[in-house]
Amino acid sequence: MKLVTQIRFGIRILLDLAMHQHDGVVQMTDIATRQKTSLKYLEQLVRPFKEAGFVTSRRGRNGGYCLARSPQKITLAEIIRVFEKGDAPDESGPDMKDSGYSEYQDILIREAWDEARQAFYNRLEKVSLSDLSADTTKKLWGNSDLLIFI
Amino acid sequence: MKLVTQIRFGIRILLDLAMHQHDGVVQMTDIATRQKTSLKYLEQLVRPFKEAGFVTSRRGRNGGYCLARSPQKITLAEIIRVFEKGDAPDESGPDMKDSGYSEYQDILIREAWDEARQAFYNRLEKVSLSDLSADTTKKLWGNSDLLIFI
DNA sequence: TTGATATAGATTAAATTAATATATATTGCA
DNA sequence: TGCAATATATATTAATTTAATCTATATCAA
Repeated sequence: MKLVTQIRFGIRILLDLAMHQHDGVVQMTDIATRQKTSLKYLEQLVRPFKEAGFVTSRRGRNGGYCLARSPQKITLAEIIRVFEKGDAPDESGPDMKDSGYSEYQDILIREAWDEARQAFYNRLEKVSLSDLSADTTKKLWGNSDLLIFI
Repeated sequence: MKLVTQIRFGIRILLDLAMHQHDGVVQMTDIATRQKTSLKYLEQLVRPFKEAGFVTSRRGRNGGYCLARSPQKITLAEIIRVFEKGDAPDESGPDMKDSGYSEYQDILIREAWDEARQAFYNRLEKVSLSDLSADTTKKLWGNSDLLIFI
């Protein structure tokens, strides 16, 4: 239930890509500079996004990353799920073979927990990358309906 | 987002107390035996419940713990909140003094996160200790409407 | 061919969680 | 009265997870 920096910076990377789409590919060096953090750390965070198909990349000179889908179609729920490990609902819980009531109660507890987590993700499903970046431009440039990107 | 054993055993303790209310106070030794775990670990987990007013205790010979409220009135949401540290919504986030857009986006991210967490807890608010223990007795003794506790 | 970039994996450091240990304070009971 | 059973408090160790860095390699464009 903690918003760890892994997730925070993961979202930051995708937001940065979203806000620089018009530049074509974006180099991690630039993102690291803008976000004032280590290149190596970001590289390690962007890899799962690559594997999950959120971003595409080009190697070599003038290489870089860009979003594989439009920012409207990428939700916070999907992003955060990328970093979830070892707590999937299907995770093999206690075995009911030699179970006492404690083991059965663990199952009830997990059921409740999984439903609550579902509610958590349902809420995040409603927020897309473009929601966040739109709010940000509004904050940066004022509430103008006419925004021209140079 | 992970169901850690701290929380799992925390709930187990309260459930154990709920299911042995008719015995008066319950000793942690007995719970440790029933739950097949270390007394010392459980003692450490029950303390926050004491501080939060979920249980009362009696020292000395024939001492022990018992629930301070009826199991219908204790929800999973409250229980789990007891173990939440360092991630309160009011936690002092990034300071907007010298902020660039990244810091502003962090705030947006946190807002979304906090709303999702709220949804999480709202769901757990609906499950009480007695819900869990009722389901357990049903499992143990069959779906009988007449249950006589000896 | 060279420099800029992504990719991969290993490594170290810090923080959190899990579990145990030691010592003390209370209380009931024989 | 004093002993044994219990809770309380704090400290310690071990395991796991998260954060961040380092080193080496593959690929591409100029």
